[in-house]
Amino acid sequence: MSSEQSAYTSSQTKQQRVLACVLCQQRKVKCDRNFPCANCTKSQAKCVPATLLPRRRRRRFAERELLDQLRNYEHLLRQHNIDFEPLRKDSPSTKESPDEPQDEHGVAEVSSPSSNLKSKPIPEVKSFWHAVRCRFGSDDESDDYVDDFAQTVGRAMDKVYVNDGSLILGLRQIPVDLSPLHPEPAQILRLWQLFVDNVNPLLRVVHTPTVQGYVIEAVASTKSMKPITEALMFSIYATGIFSLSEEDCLSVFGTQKDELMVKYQFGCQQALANCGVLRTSDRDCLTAFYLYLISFNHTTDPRALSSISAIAIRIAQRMKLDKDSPDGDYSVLEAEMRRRLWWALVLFDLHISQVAGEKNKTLMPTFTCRIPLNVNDAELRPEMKDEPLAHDQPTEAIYAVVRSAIGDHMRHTVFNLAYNAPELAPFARVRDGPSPEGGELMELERLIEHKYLRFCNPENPLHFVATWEARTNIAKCRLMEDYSIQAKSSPADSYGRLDNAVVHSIRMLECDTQLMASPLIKGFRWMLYFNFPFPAYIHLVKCLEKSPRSEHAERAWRALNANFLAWDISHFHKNGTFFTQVCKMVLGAWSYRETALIQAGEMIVPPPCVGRILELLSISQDVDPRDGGSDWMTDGVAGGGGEGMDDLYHMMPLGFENNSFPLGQGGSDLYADFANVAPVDAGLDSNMNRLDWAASTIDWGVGQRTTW
DNA sequence: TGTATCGGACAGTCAAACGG
DNA sequence: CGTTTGACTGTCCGATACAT
Repeated sequence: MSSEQSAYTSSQTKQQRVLACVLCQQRKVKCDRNFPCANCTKSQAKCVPATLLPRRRRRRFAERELLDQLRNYEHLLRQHNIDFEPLRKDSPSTKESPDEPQDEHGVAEVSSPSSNLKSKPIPEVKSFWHAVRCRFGSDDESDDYVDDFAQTVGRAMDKVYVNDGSLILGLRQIPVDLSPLHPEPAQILRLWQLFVDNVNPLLRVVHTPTVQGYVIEAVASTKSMKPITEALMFSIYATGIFSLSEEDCLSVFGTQKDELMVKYQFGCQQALANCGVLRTSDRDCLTAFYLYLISFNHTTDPRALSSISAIAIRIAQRMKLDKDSPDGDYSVLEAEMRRRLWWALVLFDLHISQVAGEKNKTLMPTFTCRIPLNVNDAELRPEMKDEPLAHDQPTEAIYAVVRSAIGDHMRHTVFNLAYNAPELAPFARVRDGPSPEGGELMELERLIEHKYLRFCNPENPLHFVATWEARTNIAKCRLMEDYSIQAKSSPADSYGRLDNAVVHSIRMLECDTQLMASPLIKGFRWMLYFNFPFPAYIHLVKCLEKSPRSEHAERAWRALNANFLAWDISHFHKNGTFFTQVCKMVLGAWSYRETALIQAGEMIVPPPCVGRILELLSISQDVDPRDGGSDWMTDGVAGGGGEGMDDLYHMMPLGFENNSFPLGQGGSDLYADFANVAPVDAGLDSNMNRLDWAASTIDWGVGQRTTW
């Protein structure tokens, strides 16, 4: 075509295609492609050369939808014994789905089921309203009668049920004006910067370029803020403060951290109630709820937090965050942020349920949301039509991507399902051939190291934390896997595996020490405090008690010592119970070694951590009234091989004094200041926080209760 | 009569599907 | 891995509407 040919400066160089100017395109008239062109010159308009639009992804499988429909009708005809000429003569009724596995159009495909699972896929019923439309005649998208009705029902629910928030966010009659709770404009910017520096690099649930706009609005005025924006802002304030140490908070804001936390958490809670978080379909609203929960992590009983986290997961499922939506349902930016939020929620839920000692039913092979893309926020723009290419090199999202990749692998492993959902074992990703030494996680380790970590710069704080936390987590997984294998084998078989678990525990501590001892991670400590390597401590202490002079004892003690000192566990002194128990565990193991060394006539040189523990314990005895006096050494846990500890839910690193706050009933005087209500007697909760290990037992035999 | 608007035919491009 | 298919983008003719 001549006009098309003229659109190129040369027929040989297609790259240099010259498009008609914007005005001519708009007017649908021939453009001479001089700039300014004749048309623009004539009409004295500004001649703007047009640019080529990025090509949209082609819609896939359109004909397959028709085939599916045809098969469905053929199936109905067969069911009713009606003669017909089938689409394919060679496809008898026994083989109705020759194209298995089916794609997302009409047939639910469970993500990566095992190859040995040959059950027939079940057609997905998208929703009741969709089913109604299918049944009563029209699959036509333009049949909006049913859709209208569905929306009407939704709107009616909005009007009828006005008090949804009171379920967990406290009873109240009127929305509270929250503008007095916002910080000063300068502090808003400071909190935003803290969030951007310390929180978002790890969570990546906030698209910085977009939310920056909200922040600027908030700086201008906090009076007429939309409820969802307000909730998001308060969640940003709360997590920003949460990421600071108490000393830094005091020096930067001139106020105690606890005081600011309670203030912004209360603001966030009220704002969430204002925007009806329990019935929301808004991603920003759920993001605010997630950040709100994050801000409670250190101070709330994990069992309570686990229940609330389940609510967030349910909201996310209602919003279909767990499904990777087909192209076109959401913009590229929105789809990516939905993926990031889903994975953040899943990993938070996993963490909380592990700490609470519960089985986790979220990190399962049954959801289809893929992991976030390894891209920078600036590469995700609202107007984008095509997904940006994921980088090989680390980006701003590296930490979130690596964690999600580990989670994605984990959810398909046999040992994860054995721990959490044995009934889903057929969906494990079983590889062919015998399992090599290292089990299901060798592949994961190779993938993570090769695909993500090898490009990380150890001097970049985000890369550093992504690298060493990934390695710590993989070591933890391998320890868990080892326990899972051990649980299935006889005691005689499992004895030889003891060394594997020791190796994984030592590796876990060594990687964790790399993290905790580094000055690079200062801004990210808040996140790392979530992950005290307690399983490794328990395993090593137990092994060191049984074999105080074994082959690995020296290395284990070096690892324990370095990790204990790196954590500077006295930091948690005010949450004394946990701290005391960890100290007593280590001390107990040392006493076994001391005795063994004396019997062997060897010289005794206690590791520095033992001296530090004795020093800390002597200080703590007068200070911490909550220490129930349970003795690791004398209560039968250390010495009594067979006894077990059923309740490992108390293995959290920090105290939980404020555990009812997320439910809208503050346990603090500070809450009363803001809410103008009488505080609940905090004393009621104090017993909940006791780490009464004396009454606990640990089942070392099979380990099925030791979920971490 | 001149000018602007816009439906729609047509051509080119290229990702997905196909087939050997 | 080359070929085919067809969804998508870009071009601009010509019918029509509207202003002068």
